[in-house]
Order: sequence, then structure tokens, then C-alpha cells
Amino acid sequence: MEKIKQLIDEKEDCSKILFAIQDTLDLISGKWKIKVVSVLLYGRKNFTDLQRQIDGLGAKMLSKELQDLEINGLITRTVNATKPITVSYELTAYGHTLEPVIKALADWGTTHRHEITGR
Amino acid sequence: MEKIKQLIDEKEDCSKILFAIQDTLDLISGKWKIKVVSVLLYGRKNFTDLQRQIDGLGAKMLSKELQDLEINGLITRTVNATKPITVSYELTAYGHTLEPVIKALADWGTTHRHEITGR
DNA sequence: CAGCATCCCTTAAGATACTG
DNA sequence: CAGTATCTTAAGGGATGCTG
Repeated sequence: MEKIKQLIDEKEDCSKILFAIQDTLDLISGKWKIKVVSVLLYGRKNFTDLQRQIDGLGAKMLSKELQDLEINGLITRTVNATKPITVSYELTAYGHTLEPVIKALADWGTTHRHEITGR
Repeated sequence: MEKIKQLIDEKEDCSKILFAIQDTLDLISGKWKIKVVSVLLYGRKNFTDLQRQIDGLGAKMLSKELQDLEINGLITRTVNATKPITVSYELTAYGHTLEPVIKALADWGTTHRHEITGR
């Protein structure tokens, strides 16, 4: 009886973390979103800058990912009145809250790179 | 000239973090891996337990994800000599190093859930 | 420059059925 | 129980070309 309750607790506790993770992943899913946000942590960038800094990222995908991020309130889009128009993107305060997540991902990769490649 | 150098530095600095992130994502990509690892943070589990705790996860996918995780050294697989055989999985020390990453993802989801659903 | 439209294709992943 | 084998599909994503 006590054991059953324990199992239920464990299951519920586990569910909570799984749902939370899912919520996070929903916003940063897609092949490029995390990287776009990562680059934007360094400050405002325009479309071309972003595409140049992220290797393999095509214009169509970048465009799509930026739209998703804007819809979710993570970035702002600004059209600049330059001769050929440029558009710059910037993280919102909300977007900046992703920094710990990105840092965790980057730190892990940095720390364990040798274990990955050494396999 | 100074500005160019600055741009190069920025680009290289940025590349580093992007590569690190990619390395991490390579190991935990796939729809279920992070969740499987998350559940295993709570301790050793067998196949059925895992499947029951992760909603929507089918046997085929679970099997595949577990294999990937084992190949990458994140978990260990143990066959138990029970009447119908059971197999239990456990995080390795290496696998446990993912805890900060998972915590970051879960924390963010927990903190910002209302902003997501409130949209 | 910053995109959109279109076409195309791979592949992740689900459903189902079967086995030791 | 813990998978494997096979089939099938949706969709994520890439390449190209065009436009204001």
C-alpha cells in the first residue's frame, strides 16, 4: 500500500519534469532555433549575419525559424531603412531567459567533446 | 582593419559555442532521448517502466533510443534472470553528467509555462 | 537584402504483427 | 517481457528561382 503510493508519487514527480521539458522543447524545436538564439545572445544581428554565422543554414529555413521565434515572443524583428532594406533581429527579455539553457548545452558539449569524438 | 579583426573574433567565438551545442545535440537528438535520460535520473528502470512513464512512447522507438544511448555510453543495459526475462537500464556516470542540461530544460519549462500556454 | 513560392526528397517515427 | 521486422506516412528540411 505504501509502496503503491510511492510509485504514484514517483510517476507524478517524473511527469512534471517531462512536461516541463516538453514545453521547453516545443519552443526551441527545429534544427536551427537554438543556434539562432545562441548567436543572438551576442547581440542584434541582421538576416545575412545570422545566415553567415550558422553553417549550413539556408535562407528559407532561417526565415521560418525567425518567424517561429518571433511568434513565440523570443525575438523582435526590425526593418531598417537602409538603401537595400536590411532586417535586424534581437532577443527579447524573454528570449534572454534561454541563456541558462543554451549555456548548459554548450558547457556540456565543451566538457565532453573528447568523449564523443574519441569514441 | 581593427573592425575586421573584431568581426573575425566574434565569428570564431560564436562558432565555438555553436559547435559545442551541436555536439551535445548529436547525443540527445531524437524525440525521446532526453526524456528517457530524465526518467533514468530517478534511478534504474526496466523497459516496461520506461515505456509506461513516458507518454506516447512505443516499444520500437524506446528500443531504438535505448540502443543509441547505450552506444554513446550514457546508459548501461542489464538482462535480469527473472522468469520472463526483464531488462533494466541505468545511467552511467557519464550519463549523469547530463543532469545540468536536463535541469536547465526543465527549469525553463517550469518557469515559463504560463507564458507559453498564455499565448 | 530579405524573403516567398515551388518542387523535391530523405528520414524520423508510428502502426502492426511476430518471436524467444 | 523485451524486443525485432516490415510497412507506411507525414513532414522537416534542402535547392532553386523570383521579387520588392
